[in-house]
Amino acid sequence: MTELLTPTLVFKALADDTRVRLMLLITRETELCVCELMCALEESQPKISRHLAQLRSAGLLADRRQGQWVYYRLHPALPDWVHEMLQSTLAANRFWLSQEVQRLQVMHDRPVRCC
Amino acid sequence: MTELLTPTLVFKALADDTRVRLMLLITRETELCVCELMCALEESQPKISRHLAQLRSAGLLADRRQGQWVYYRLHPALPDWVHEMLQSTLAANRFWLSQEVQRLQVMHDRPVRCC
DNA sequence: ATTTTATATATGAATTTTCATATATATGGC
DNA sequence: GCCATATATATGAAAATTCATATATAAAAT
Repeated sequence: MTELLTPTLVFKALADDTRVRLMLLITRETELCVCELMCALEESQPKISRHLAQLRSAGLLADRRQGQWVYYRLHPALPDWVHEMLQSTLAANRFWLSQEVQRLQVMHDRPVRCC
Repeated sequence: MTELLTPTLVFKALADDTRVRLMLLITRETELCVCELMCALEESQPKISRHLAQLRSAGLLADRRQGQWVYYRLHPALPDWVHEMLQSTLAANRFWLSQEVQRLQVMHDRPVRCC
């Protein structure tokens, strides 16, 4: 699943406002569930779910279910250059993502991770 | 023209096989004219020209005419994070771009830059 | 006139979004 | 335990939008 990750596929996966924001938020927060991402981005559940599915099937994200929640994180086998790209994009665009970060921070009843 | 360069716009600009290859080749070679890029990518003139126009109007490339040729280079005001992204993508994907580099190297009658 | 590059238009293809529904897990009452 | 219901997430199908390509033509330079 890993070295199907050509530059074109990676950039296509990130070529959408919703998907970049999802990726950068997850890069920042390590792991987030669907409902947290819905809240942070203020987007509908199917929309978030579809974009997450795209990122997962592109090999950029991995997911795990814990009880009723499904958590997404960067795929552990993500090539270094992609990981560095996300980190430096995030670092250079903190303000651009600040609304989403803010909404996440004030979100009520965030699910509690145990493992 | 510079800080219209949001992550989304940058990734959209790169979300096409032709456009990533153009950008990475130009990153590698500093400056190339349309006919060199046509030869390296083995694509039609209108196709190359259209994609270059897109990259230029997104603010990623700058052009200059010298005689009959138009040379494209990375836009001088390109943000650091974009420049670093291109460099590290290039470094990690040399093989992926090797055919284009090869075709450029064996190209006959490449235009001679004077300035 | 020839060479190089740009652009307009038409068309087909891919992508995104929405709505409705399905699945999976959890919870409360019996 | 079993059943009903609630919550979280995923997905099928249709509509809307965006994008890429080809052909033809124009413009600029020599």
